Amino acid sequence: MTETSSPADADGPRDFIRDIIRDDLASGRARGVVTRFPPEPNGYLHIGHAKSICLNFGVANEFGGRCNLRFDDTNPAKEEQEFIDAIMADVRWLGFDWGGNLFHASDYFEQLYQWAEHLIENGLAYVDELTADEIREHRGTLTEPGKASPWRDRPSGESLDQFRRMRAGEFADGAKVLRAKIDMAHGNMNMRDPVLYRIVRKPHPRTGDAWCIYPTYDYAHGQSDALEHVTHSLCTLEFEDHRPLYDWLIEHLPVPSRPRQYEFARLNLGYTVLSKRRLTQLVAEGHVAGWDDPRMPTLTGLRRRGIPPETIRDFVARLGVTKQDSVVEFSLFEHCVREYLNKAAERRMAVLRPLKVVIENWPEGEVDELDAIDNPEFPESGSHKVPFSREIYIEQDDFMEDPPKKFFRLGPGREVRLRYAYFITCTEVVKDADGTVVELRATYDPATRGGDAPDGRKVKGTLHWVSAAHAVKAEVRLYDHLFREEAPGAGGRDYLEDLNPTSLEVIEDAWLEPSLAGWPAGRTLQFERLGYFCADRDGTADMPVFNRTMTLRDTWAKVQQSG
RNA sequence: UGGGGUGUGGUGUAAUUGGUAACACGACGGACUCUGACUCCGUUAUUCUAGGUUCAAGUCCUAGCACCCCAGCCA
Repeated sequence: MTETSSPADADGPRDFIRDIIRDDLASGRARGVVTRFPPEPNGYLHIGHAKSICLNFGVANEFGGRCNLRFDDTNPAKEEQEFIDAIMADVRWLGFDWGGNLFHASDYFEQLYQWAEHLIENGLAYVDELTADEIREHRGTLTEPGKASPWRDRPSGESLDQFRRMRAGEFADGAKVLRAKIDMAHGNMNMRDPVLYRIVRKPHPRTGDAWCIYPTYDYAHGQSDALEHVTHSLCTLEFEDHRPLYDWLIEHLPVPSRPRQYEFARLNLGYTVLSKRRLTQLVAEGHVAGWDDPRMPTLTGLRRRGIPPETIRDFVARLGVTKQDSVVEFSLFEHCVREYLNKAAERRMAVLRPLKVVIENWPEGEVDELDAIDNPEFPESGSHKVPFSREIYIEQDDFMEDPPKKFFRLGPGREVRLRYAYFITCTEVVKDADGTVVELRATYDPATRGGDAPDGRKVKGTLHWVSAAHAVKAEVRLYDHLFREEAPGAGGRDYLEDLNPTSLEVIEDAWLEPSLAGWPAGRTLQFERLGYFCADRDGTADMPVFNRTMTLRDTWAKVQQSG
């Protein structure tokens, strides 16, 4: 955790959570701030989790407290070491450090067990021998009260004995559970004698086969918070009606501290899904290449896509923290990415759909080395050389044989600038038998070297290009939204029906300017006029692979669409 | 009359706690431009509804309405 200046006020973020903390500190209800980020290791972290991570770690930093990373590993049926490792890597990548404060709910299994016995001894919990179905039937409905289990009032000594035998492994999975004894007629379903322990014979990633009974989330979470002296336990809205149970347990157990739970709205993002169930399904059924598929909203996917962690933090900061259900427009995320990358990303040139142009008045075999600025946002920061020769590639989109009035690019007889190079004029259009344009002939103006005409002549268009003889061939993967609907699955549809069939387009023969050979993975750059890209780990020395992180804003595309 | 939440522009948030709706994104229009990018300048709201209190209501009161969550031995 990084040391921060003064206890948050003034410039820091403001929201209802921070207001509460400020009040708690001022009133002395809390002497410091301890939060926790409590992932269940049954999947990968996604951008929704980033909101929680930034909130929990952010708040702790701002108020000079600490934030624990705690794995909520209470269900070995679903949890795996792979996820534990990935989650830690992702939190670090996002830019947060839990220092030595790494915990697991499983660290507390023994204490939790002892406290369960305490509840039994005090007549506040009992071992129920109803089946899962019977328990459901007894629970009642939203509008009707539940019925007591026949085991509800059995002597605590009997429950204690049963519970110990559950631990000892005498019963089959699901045969019995430990339930809190609260109120079967409660309006809040969570208070109708919730299950505290169940029998699950599955090896646990951390405790192995030491246990065959495992605490439920409801039982483990608050007590873990208390053991860690968490002051503010921040979670999402769906846990709001678990709070009475959270408080009930804290009240009836000899816990060392009294944490409080506060709920905020989870993040929903347009054109994507952020539920673990769905993300897991996308991976399991092969709709994407894996958890780190660049189309996934997972942190590992975003990283592979070339999204810098700074942009995720910035994005989350702009969201605010409230209790309102909302769906954030994807464009806000795009804006954050572009704003950051515009400043941070170096520029290079690459041609995705090549159209050859032969500069007829350029001497055969001659090469010019031109200076290209690394990043025009900071012209002083450096430049690199780009070779120019007689045959170059430009983008097919940058030529039209019969251009409309608003088209600024190349056309028969038109003059344009080749970025950082020369003005060229198209003199001839070469077509194949089908009439498709296969090559252009052009002349260049030697006086325009570097891209300016000494006579003050202006051109409306500037094109990116690459020298055919020097270009490096590459595969480029163009990613688009994974879903074509802003709200996948809206209106009762299966969300899978909204999968975007063109979310990935692979270009196998793109041409890159030579300085891109060996470009390191993990350093996002801009292909001029096309967008931001990053090298993918699938690339080889012979065939680099680049992922499109994000396009540039494209007002020309809009002009075209609107006719 | 099951319980718990939430309603401010297309979107996400703000409003010194009753003082005349602010910021950002988007959209639209324009300027600039060696990236149709960036940047810059405009335009974009009768605060869910209906009553009420008040000199003054997004903020207070009353009654409605809409939407979200909950009936896992998931978290």
